[in-house]
Amino acid sequence: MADDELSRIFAALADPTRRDMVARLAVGDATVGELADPYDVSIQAVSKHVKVLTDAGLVSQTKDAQRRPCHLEAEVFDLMTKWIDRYRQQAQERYERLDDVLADMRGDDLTSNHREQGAAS
Amino acid sequence: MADDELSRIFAALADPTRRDMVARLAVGDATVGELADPYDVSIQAVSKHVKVLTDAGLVSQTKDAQRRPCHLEAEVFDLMTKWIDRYRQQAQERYERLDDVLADMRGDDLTSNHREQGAAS
DNA sequence: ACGATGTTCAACCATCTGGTTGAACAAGGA
DNA sequence: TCCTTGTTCAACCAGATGGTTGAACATCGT
Repeated sequence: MADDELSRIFAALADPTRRDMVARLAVGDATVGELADPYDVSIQAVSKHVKVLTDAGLVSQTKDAQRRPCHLEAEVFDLMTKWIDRYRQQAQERYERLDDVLADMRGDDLTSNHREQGAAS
Repeated sequence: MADDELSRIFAALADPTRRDMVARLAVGDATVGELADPYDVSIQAVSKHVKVLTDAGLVSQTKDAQRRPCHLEAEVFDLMTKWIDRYRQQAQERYERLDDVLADMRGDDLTSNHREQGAAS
């Protein structure tokens, strides 16, 4: 995987177990052991997942005796959201421009339904 | 990688080359060859990247003679955005509740700066 | 001081990924 | 019809990933 921040964030969330852990942490902080509880993988595996999340900046860990409570750093989501919105909006605008062009080309008689080709959502 | 849709989308965008290609496609549709142009990897490698993007539903391909123009399916971004926003908001709300609790505990004399522990952003 | 608890480190393994090259295939142009 | 163009398929390779187990480490409780 590439080592830039955005790549680390996307990669971290590309795993359902880790997304699950993020969902769990959105409810409240939790220790590694608590996070591990619902899953039948080893604690070490969960510890690795936490490491991936912290390396991506999505989670921070503090010290509480032997425990290492995990805290969700929701601000990092913004980086992703900004990236996504930028290109979505860009595509959207291009789309509307295309609509205009098509409308101009044929005199506004259709309700711009030029999206009937492949694998749409 | 897990094979659910969200995982495929996140994984697809975890690669900077593919994010780049999405950025390119936000400007306008492009053939595989056109997409490949800026990079010094083989056409086949780019073709694979396109496959990853289409498998994730982010891109659709149509036929134009030998060409396979790629089109950005911006709507799929919504799935991601919804997921992100849900947990960000959840974390945010928990946060505000915590602020309230702390404020109650000590009589509203502080401007709720209880986030001074670990690896903050 | 000592055992129990919570977490991480290290080594290992199977599988996935992103790249390569060479071949196949489909459609246009001479 | 034959060559060229655009793309994909297949096999292969190096490196990353997610899992395992066993050991190490730090801190609490007795």
